[in-house]
Amino acid sequence: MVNSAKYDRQDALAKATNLFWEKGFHATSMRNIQDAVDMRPGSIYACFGSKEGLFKEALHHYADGTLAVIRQQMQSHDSPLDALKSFVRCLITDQRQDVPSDLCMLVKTLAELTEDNAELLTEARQLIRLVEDAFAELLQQAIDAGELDADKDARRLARLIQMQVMGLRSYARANKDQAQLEQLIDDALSCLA
Amino acid sequence: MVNSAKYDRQDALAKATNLFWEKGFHATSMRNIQDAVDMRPGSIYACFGSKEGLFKEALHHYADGTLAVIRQQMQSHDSPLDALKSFVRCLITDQRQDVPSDLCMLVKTLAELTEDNAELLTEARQLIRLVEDAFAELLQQAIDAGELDADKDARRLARLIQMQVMGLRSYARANKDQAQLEQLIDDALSCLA
DNA sequence: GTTGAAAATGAACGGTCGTTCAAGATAAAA
DNA sequence: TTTTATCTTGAACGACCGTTCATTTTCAAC
Repeated sequence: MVNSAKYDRQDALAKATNLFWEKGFHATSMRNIQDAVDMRPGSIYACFGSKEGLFKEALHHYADGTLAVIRQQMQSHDSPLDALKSFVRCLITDQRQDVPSDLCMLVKTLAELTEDNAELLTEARQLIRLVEDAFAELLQQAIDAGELDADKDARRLARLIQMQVMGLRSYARANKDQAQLEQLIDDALSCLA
Repeated sequence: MVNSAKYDRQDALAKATNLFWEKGFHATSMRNIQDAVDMRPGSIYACFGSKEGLFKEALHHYADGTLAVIRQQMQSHDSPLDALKSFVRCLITDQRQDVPSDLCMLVKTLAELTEDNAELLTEARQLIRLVEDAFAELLQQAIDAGELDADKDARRLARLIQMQVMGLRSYARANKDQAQLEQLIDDALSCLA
């Protein structure tokens, strides 16, 4: 090896992800990213190829983080159902001041982009599907453990939870009343027996 | 009056609204709008002031349309509950090919914009609140008519419905399976006794 | 100390952005 | 027919967009 990169690729990706997560794809300029990651255009393009390429990696980085949080909740709760509920609550209510946006970056992406960026749309859809899979796995564990009625359908319930999480986070962006949000979470989670 | 405008302001606003609804605020350029409404920049700026001003009017135009659909459902159903359910179903499943986007334009706006456009954000939040008010009114009618238990809270239920509608439409953008969507709507509406 | 391949730089490119405004077109009033 | 206030036009503005690439810097290998 003659020479190696001076920047930390993962660190740069993390910073770019937060910027995209906050401002969205179109409102984030490559110059914003240059400033945030302290790299010059040539290095960024050598490393990530294009704005779309960087955004695609950012989507994956974000999804990895989300799945990691789910796994972490699974480890710190004996009950799969408690893990799921804790995850949902932690998305909406917990210390959410240092987070770039109230919303899921994947849902933001689905909302913002059109078929003009078909590849990114497809990517976001696939990653959302992975999160739903994680929900389904957790719910199946709950059924197997007898925490949910055996006649419940884990996949169907996972879709319901996924939908409600999307709704809750969108709603939280419109209405900041914490008490009403807590109540809303309770109402939403009441579908879990 | 010495001279009067040659263009149809309402028609131009409707066309601009559809464009913004489809592509969002940032991805819609003033040149896109010039083409869509067949007006030159000078006329557009004389008429609407700025891109932000035009978008603000578009948000109102969109919300007016949504509220009109709700009223229309109220008139064509004797049961307030049926009217509400029909409205929700008509948002997600019905002949949605001529519509600019699966998503509510107000929710898209909340998702896309940041505090950089604080005024537009505030506007979208207020208009969403109006829709929630319409839901609450409908639900109160249902309670008064005995269609819902008298101990139900119309406002609380309205927040739940609003949240679920946001969730359903977001989910519909990620997963196009119609059968699963129908099932999801049933599950969501099951909170209405 | 010299070499040379890889990495980093940043000026610059063509294009598009939102917006302005002087000049031309229009039509009711005189 | 002339006047005149208003509406319409579209070239042009400065700023910023995503991206490129010739140049300079770096540093392991010899």
